[in-house]
Amino acid sequence: MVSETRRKKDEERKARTRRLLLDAAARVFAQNGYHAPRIADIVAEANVGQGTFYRNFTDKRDIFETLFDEFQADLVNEFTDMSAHLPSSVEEYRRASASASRRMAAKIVEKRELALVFAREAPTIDHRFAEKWSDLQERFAQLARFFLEHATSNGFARPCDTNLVSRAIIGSAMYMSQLYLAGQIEDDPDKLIDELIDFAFSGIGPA
Amino acid sequence: MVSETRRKKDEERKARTRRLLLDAAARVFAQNGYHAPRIADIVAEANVGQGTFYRNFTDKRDIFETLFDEFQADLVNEFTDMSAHLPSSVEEYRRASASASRRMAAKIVEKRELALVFAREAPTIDHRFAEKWSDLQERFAQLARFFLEHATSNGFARPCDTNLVSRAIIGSAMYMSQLYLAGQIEDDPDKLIDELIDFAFSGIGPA
Amino acid sequence: MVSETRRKKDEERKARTRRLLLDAAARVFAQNGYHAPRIADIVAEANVGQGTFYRNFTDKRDIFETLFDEFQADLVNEFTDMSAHLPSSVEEYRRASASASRRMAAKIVEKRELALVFAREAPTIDHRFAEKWSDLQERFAQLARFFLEHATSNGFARPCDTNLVSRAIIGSAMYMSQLYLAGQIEDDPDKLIDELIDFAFSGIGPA
Amino acid sequence: MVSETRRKKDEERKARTRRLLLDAAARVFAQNGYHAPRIADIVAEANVGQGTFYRNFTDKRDIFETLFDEFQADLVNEFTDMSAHLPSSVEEYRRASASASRRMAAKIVEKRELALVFAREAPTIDHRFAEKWSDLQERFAQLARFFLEHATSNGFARPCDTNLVSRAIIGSAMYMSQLYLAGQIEDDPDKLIDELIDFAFSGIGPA
DNA sequence: GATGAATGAGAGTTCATTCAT
DNA sequence: TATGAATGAACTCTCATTCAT
Repeated sequence: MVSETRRKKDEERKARTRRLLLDAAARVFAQNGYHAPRIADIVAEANVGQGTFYRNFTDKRDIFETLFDEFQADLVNEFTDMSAHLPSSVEEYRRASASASRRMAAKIVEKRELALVFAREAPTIDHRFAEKWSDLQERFAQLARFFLEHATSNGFARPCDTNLVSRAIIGSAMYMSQLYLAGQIEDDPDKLIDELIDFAFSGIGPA
Repeated sequence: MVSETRRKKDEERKARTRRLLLDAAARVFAQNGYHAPRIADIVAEANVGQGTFYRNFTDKRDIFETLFDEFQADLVNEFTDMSAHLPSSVEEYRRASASASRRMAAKIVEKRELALVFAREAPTIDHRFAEKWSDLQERFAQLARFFLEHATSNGFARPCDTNLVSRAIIGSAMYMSQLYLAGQIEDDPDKLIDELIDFAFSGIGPA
Repeated sequence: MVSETRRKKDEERKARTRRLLLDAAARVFAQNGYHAPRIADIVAEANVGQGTFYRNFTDKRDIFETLFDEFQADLVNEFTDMSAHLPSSVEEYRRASASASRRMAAKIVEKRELALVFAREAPTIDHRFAEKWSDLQERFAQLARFFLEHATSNGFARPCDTNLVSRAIIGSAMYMSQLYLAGQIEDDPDKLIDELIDFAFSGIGPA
Repeated sequence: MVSETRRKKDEERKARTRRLLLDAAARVFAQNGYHAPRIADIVAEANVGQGTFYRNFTDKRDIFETLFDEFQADLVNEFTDMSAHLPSSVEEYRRASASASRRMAAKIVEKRELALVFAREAPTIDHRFAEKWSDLQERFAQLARFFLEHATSNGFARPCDTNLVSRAIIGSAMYMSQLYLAGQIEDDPDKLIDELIDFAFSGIGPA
């Protein structure tokens, strides 16, 4: 016969502990990748007991996936309203792309360490995780393709295999992001985005 | 005091065993990635004793790195003669790019499984390996940049930050390759290359 | 956030397990020497899991050294008060020597099996351990020498190289102890000590 | 149908190889004790193949025992003529002891490294080896006892338990030898022997 | 007879997971 | 609910020994 207040306190405590573990795991994964850290490293970072981990997650994969789901939700949430307004000129398309890219970049930079970890490690964990990761990419590819088709059919983009081209765009954006996050590119995000958008709209070709 | 013939035969036998292990490891890594397989899986696939592995390699990382070095040598070898002739028109530049891409694609397709494994797992093994991997990418980025600069200064490419743009090109190419190798794109390599080159030269913009 | 009671209980449990392992190791080493036994033999004797060993000791050397340190502390402790009173006649010197020998013998017989193991195996483990063992002997040699010098300078022992003679005494005593512990001498300790002391004071020479 | 000459040559070659291994093993054991070295270390030192070891010895114990048997034969050989002449005065007894000790010391110093290894490691190898080692000591103890009994019954040594006293003598001699061989005593052997004989004949007691 | 590549049994060690407190 | 001592399966790696050459 536990009082309502007591139950609520217990739940809150549990939630707090869970968050402690998630944050600790994020730091640990960011520092050492997915494969190297042991459960012991995570609980040490979280300052909780070894058993506490297993009250909250089934194994390392589980806590990693939880972090990934949070990350994904956060990212996807940022783009739910994107397809609302369709551009009606190249200039508008460009502006919309730049603005979307900037919002995206901000999100990624905010969670830079985890973003890099996911990009690197997601495909190496197991089949199901790899699929989850490519599904996320696919969402962005489809979004890009949707706008690209609109642009093509309205004559402000050249006819092309929108499926392939949208993925090429996503690919170059992802690659650049990773280089930036890994510190292999010094330029600041805005510069990167400008250059990428120029490239995506005009290629290397002479104006 | 061994006969020369004996020593030679021994060497050959040893080399044969080593190759056996390398090929087995390649199959195992291709099938299950780098992290999951145990040494036992490799020796079982190679049909040699556990001890034989350790006579030839120090650990799993060592055999993986050996495979990678072979792969890299093979790839780099393919491109040692590339910078010989510089294009003198957009058309020539395009043709050269297409031809180079096709040669590259052939190589990658030839070793498709290992190529995919390296692309996925290299950054997750350790710092030194990650660096090795980004060095390889860097080589191709620098080659691309060299041609891009030539094109820009000769007026058949628009002025741009060649450092960033060359990486964007490499990024989209690598991304497409991975999608293709992973079976996530059905189109055949030639179609892919054509579309990629159109994109790289013109972006999405209307001609 | 653990209760104080819990922490104490845990500590006690851990200490109990550690003791279990130390006692088991003592039995195993006494039975089979240092080199032959495997960690598996020790944990089997202790009835604990293999992993439990590694929670408490780093390796076989570590647990052996711990046992040795306990043994040494015990032995040395027995002699901390020895140099308090200096004998003022041959008879007193003899009585003091006999009494000290008997106390020592009692200690050694009490831990007879470990004592024999240490005497045999200590010099064969590694350099550091060998040194530890000769340091222990050195302590006793120095104690013997201290008394011998006192005796010499007071005229109830003949002039001699006290450094060498004190070691000769320790040597014969240690050798006799080992023979006794190994069951190669049947006589009882008191008889042994009497004979040794007669020998040490008079040699074989005619009274 | 092998010629006699051929057979003889083969035998000689085999004997040479065997000696090569024995000498190499002696160096290796002297350097690192019995337990640490592996067969591979011995064959490397001998510059012969791994298989060659097994054509000549069954295992590490076997080659160690062979070395020990050679050592023992050498030592025992030195003393076969010892009991020929019995001393007829204390002075003669002393002189005989000193001379025997010096011969013994010379032999031991000649094979100093192996002697130290045997003294340290023999008791730790297995039961049979330990017995072999104590048998060797026993021989010397019995020899000492034989002379001691003669001396006692002729009145130039005091009555005593000759069994125990002879072992006490052997013990102090062995202990001093080990300290000397291990470099823990700086004095030269002659000084050591003189001091030991003084001690054995007179103890510490005042002349 | 000599060789050294190949072997695999068995040792050490780690670490995810359980469970009594 | 939280804990951390205890566990043992599963792994890596070594090395004595064999055997084809």
